[in-house]
Amino acid sequence: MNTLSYGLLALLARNNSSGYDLMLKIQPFWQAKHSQIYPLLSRMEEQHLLSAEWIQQTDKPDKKIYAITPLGEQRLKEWMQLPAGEPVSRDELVLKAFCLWTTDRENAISLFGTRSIYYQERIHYFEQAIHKMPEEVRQFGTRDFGLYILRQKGLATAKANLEWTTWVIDMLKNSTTESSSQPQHQ
Amino acid sequence: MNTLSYGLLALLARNNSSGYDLMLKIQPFWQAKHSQIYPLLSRMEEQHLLSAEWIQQTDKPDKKIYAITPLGEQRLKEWMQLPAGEPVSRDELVLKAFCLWTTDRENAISLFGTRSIYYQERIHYFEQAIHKMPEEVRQFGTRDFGLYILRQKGLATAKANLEWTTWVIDMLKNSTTESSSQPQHQ
DNA sequence: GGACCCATGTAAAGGGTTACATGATTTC
DNA sequence: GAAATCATGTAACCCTTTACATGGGTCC
Repeated sequence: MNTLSYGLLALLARNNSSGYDLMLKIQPFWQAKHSQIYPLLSRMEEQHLLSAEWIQQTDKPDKKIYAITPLGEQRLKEWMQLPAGEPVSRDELVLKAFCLWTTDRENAISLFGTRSIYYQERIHYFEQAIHKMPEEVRQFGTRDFGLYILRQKGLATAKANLEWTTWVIDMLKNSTTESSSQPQHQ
Repeated sequence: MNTLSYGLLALLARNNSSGYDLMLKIQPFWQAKHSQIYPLLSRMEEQHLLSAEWIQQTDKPDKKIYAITPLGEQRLKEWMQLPAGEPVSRDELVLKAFCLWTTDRENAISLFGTRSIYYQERIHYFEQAIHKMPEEVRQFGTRDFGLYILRQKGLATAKANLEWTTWVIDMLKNSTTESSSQPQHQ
């Protein structure tokens, strides 16, 4: 049982879903391809953590709907008592920054400009997603409270990072003149 | 040539280092174990991207100091022209949040409390690291400008996330009373 | 005496991505 | 006519972690 398995269990504890659905739901928070999710779900079914049912569809391909079993719920509860591991982040731009001094200003601006657009899109996505949630989920105990705080986390992180890219681009643009600047946090 | 290889090249373009040093330097920005770094460096040496020299030491074990070759510098420049891939983050706490409603308030507070300490430690680390840097590095073109902006990124992200954990814990503590709250960003 | 730091490496196992494979319906 | 969406799966490869392996010096 790896971490992704528990994530799938956690999503299935909220709603029965197909593998395809799970892939889409988990995307904004944990990158995983369908080729990783489908075999995992099969194995979890074999281990009786999940039950499955094929649903016939006429206009779309048939789909396999998974549901969490009592055993699955038990394992999930045990996992929830364990402290969470430290977050891992891998960002190519971070490694490129290590040798930013070897490249020209134009290229540097282009690298951070592209990333800036990425953060703007993420902000837009999370703002929309939060906007569509009903008021009730803002209270602990509701089924979607977790999703609500995760979207707030995604939004806050994207905003902080967008501010950072803006600050960097500003420094890069002013790098020939004698101006100096400090990051404008808060 | 994978992304980590370029990261090692980028660090070596700044300073000749041993594998052990590289492991420590890259840690705060890209998690990689020595068992991954040592074989990578060997392969890069075979491909003539790096040159190496053994340094005898009396009180400590001998070490192998790597330096980037002209071919390595060329590859690094080519890579710098390519746009950076999207960042990937994997955080177990995020998956636990999906099923926060299945656990009790105490356990939820403990999960976010532990994470809160993690962010506080990161803030402290980055603040110290930035404090120790000379003023000159705050200008594009200096060799350590990249490291400076990365530390500012790490600091900004950790601060935003600490604020988020504080906000969540506050909501969790007030979850039995009728109070409601909104995230206090900015 | 035990734990930690320095320093390098290999081997095995597990996690994750890319590519292969199929096929109907809808949208531009 | 091409691309995207829905929907599932397998195989090969690469990336990453964990464990094995060694050994002196320092700190408590």
